Amino acid sequence: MGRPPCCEKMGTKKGPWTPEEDIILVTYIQENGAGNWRAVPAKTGLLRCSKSCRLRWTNYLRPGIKRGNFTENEEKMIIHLQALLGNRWAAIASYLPQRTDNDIKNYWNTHLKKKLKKLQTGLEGHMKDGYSSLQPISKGQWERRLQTDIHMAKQALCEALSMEKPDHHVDLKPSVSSYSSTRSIQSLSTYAWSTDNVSRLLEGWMKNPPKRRGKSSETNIRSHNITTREDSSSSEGTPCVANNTLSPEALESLLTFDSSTPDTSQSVSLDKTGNYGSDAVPFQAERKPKLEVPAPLTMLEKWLFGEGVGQGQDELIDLHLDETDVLF
DNA sequence: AACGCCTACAACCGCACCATT
DNA sequence: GAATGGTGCGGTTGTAGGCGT
Repeated sequence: MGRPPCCEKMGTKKGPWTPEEDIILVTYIQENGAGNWRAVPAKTGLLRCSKSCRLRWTNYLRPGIKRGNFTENEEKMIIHLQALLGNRWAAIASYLPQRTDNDIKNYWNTHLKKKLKKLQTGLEGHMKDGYSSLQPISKGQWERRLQTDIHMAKQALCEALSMEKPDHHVDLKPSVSSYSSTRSIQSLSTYAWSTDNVSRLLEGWMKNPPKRRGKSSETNIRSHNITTREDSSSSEGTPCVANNTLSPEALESLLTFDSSTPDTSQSVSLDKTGNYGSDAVPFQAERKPKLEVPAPLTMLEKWLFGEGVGQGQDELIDLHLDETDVLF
């Protein structure tokens, strides 16, 4: 049941968007609202396919998006969320209001990957003095590492949210802490970009025609649509710990991870596809329904903030934090 | 100044899912 | 239930701009 590519029509323009095209698109959306993208090229006269229009809007033109200049907290969150969720950029983006998945993905690929690789190399070199880094990491070690990373993710999220909350009441609404209870309102508030925003945007263009890499703003629509796919085929798509340092042994360890670990009060299990079990991590059941209320987020929220971390982990956490601090 | 290489990121592509008919 | 349209998502590519020689 294949479907033809949306851009099969001859005459559709590709490549960078011009300011004029942007204005046309924004003006149209201002008048008609976002959605029904197929109608956009026809109604606006843009020589762009519907998909291109949608992407341009969601990744670039939407108001309220922060671009570039990732803060340390954001970096930490991305690193930890990536470790937890894999390359589910949309899911990660949902925890970073104002950031688009594309932005995060790019940042990961261009900055963080390298940074972590460097760190990893550095650590390996360091470890060679003592324990050999080539020595396979035992199952127990990985289990502890996973616990540690989970805790760190919680910490990073707490930090980030507590830092940003006071200043960004509106923008942060999609954040986990307030997500579930007020979702319907949030959904409207984020999607419903205001006339003011668009006017500002247009003003910006008039005064300052954006360069190709110009900064504009948009909000993170996808914060409200957590529809991650667990079938991401890339190797990096599997949840991994400590940034792609997952060895086959470690993977196996994760896959067989259960509550047998004596020092864990909460069981974290992974199914055979590398997904966390439903009792611990929320993204297991997310494939199916594209829920109005993104249960996974709420569950993750609970999980991140609520259920206690096993006792006796503090020393592990400290240990790991030291390790991670090299990064920042 | 000219050239080539590298980096960052906007945009594209293809696939998957969901809703509607 | 099948076909189709619309949209979301992640991976990849193209290219502008920066930098070194």
